[in-house]
Amino acid sequence: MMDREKLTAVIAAFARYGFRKTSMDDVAQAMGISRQALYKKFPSKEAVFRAVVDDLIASSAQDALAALRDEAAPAADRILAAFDRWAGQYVDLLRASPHSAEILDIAGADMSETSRRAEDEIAEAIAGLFGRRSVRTRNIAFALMMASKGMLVKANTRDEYVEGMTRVISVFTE
Amino acid sequence: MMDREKLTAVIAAFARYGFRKTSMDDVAQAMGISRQALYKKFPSKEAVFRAVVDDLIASSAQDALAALRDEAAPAADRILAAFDRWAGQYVDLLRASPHSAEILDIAGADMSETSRRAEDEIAEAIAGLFGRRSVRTRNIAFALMMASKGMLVKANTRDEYVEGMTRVISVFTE
DNA sequence: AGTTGACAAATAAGGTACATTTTGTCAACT
DNA sequence: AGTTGACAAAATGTACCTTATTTGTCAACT
Repeated sequence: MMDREKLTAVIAAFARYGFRKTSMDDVAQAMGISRQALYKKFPSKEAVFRAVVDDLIASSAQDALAALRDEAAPAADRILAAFDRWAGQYVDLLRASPHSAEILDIAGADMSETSRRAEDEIAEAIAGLFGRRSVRTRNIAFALMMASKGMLVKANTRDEYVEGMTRVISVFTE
Repeated sequence: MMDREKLTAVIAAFARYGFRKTSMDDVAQAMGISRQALYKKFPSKEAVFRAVVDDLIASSAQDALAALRDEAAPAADRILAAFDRWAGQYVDLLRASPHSAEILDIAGADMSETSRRAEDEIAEAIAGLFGRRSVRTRNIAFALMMASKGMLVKANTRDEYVEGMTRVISVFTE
């Protein structure tokens, strides 16, 4: 695992130039090491990218799960915070980058495993907030996950994403 | 408005080769007329594409609204049928085409107006199925629309889309 | 409301050659 | 666990030329 600082620096590089135009030298500089040292950690650019996306997904999922566990807050707030950490925080980044399509394409192709597992964990945790595990509570969580995916497509800003998710979540918590 | 037969033929051409590689000659042939006659109907390739997507969205929306009006069926079935006509039927087509990204990009950029209005109409009709117009019924409809968008991203086949939407709709109708 | 044939201008495709960048892997060194 | 410098091979970029295709618009015709 990479530490947060390096992780965001590398992500920023990929977001700035896209995957193809980001050289291993750019990545190495972003991580503050030499190119050759980078090759001692990762066998190829794809591997670096995979690891970075993997780390990012994992840490976002952890943040989301932590938000869901915060028993001081009302359920609606916990769920909203979880979705914001899981997906919302990337809306602005993706919309700002002209390479978002390329990034999502590569990330989506490779990351299905880590991402799917994280999604499942989050869905289970959300289902737990609505009562005992059951087909119904799982379907509610599923509906929320799909609505989040939809908002990710629709929203142009993080604020729009949060606004939309607030509407969706209100249906289940009011 | 184009008749259904020509409409699907033109759509098939665009889906097959993508927008860029589809020539006005291809389109004319798909419509069964000459290239020059096509220029008498539309000033440019963009205009043809816009009109085709426009027609397709409009006719899908009409089908969806018709499904929602079918009072013989239970609410869940009506909603599911509406979403299948609105979006589901295109899942296989889009997944099969290597040009789906290009198509969606151009369609999405130009069609926001027609598409938005159709979405609003469908959302209003769905909200009506859940009771009197209110913030809550509109939010339910909104949640369903967003979940549909999410499923459109997630699903690899029309069946998967229908399966997912069945789960989501069940939450609101059971 | 459509056809055909013709046309200039623009756009795209294909090929070839050369310069530059990037990759992945050395070895020697701190 | 890292550095630097060096290296061949591969991939990319650029510039140019040539040929083909496509566009958008004629006019004359059914």
